[in-house]
Amino acid sequence: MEEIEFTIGHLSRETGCKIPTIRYYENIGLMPKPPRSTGNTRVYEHSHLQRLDFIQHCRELGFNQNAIRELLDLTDRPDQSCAAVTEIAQTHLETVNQRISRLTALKSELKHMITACEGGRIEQCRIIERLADHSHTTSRTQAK
Amino acid sequence: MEEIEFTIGHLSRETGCKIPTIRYYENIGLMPKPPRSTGNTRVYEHSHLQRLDFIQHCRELGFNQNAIRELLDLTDRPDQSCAAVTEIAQTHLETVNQRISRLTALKSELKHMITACEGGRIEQCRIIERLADHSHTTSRTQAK
DNA sequence: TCTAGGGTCTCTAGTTACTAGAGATACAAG
DNA sequence: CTTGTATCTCTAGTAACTAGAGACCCTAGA
Repeated sequence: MEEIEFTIGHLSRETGCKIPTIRYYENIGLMPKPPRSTGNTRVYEHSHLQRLDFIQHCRELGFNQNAIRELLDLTDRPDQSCAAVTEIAQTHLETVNQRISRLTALKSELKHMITACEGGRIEQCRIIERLADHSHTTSRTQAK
Repeated sequence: MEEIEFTIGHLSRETGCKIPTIRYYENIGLMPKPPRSTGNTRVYEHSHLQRLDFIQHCRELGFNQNAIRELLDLTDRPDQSCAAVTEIAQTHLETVNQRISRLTALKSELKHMITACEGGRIEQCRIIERLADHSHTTSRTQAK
């Protein structure tokens, strides 16, 4: 049913990640150096696909390479201490929470605009005023 | 109580955005060219601070300059047609929803790790396996 | 067996989005 | 008038890709 080994082109098509980018991730150590075929081509398997997918999602979500490296390390090194894991995970959890609340505010504002527009009302858009303020970062999210 | 006009240094401290970056945003048109003082320094006011804050949040959330430009245009041009606004807002709303669901999955996984660690259990971390899979995205990912 | 096509390889250089530094100017305090 | 701080413009460097050149490998068809 499934191929258990595949080429870089296949990996690229599956993930939507461009081939040079995959090789770039390998160079900077985000992706492991995969085994090579007799013809020297990279040979990947399912775990590579999962890892690349994870990296891509993280990039889209605005995490930089260091952050991604830390997140990957959480899985790569089960031998590291629980204290270290907790601390790193806690830090990232806070970042993630902040991003969720900002995105939620942005979402409600976009929905508001769509609704207002569909209702045919010409309304001044207040997206910046509502979302840019520092006070929105932690808790407050005003919808509507 | 509040200064109504301030310098680029003040703006930088308020937002945490570096001075050269502010000037860079001005060059590429994300920030407007502010009026100048007699000594040729840039003079900002509250709306600039809000706009810069918004831009920064968007960058952190992984939006690129074009996306930010579109979001800003939603507020800058109240004269544009409702259809255009709806379409742009709708597109970004879908992106935002996708990001929220990914971040939510990441969040629950981080929380799980923290809890497991605090409980002292040595547990294999499955963050990638649980989050990287295609099935976690609501609709199919659009690679850019 | 030759060869055309496609996919891969490495390496280099370009793009986007900043970021840091050099050198000059403005201005308030001592 | 000098010292210090902040600003100015301009250029060059960094991070994270991305595209292109030229060579190698491998399968299929003549």
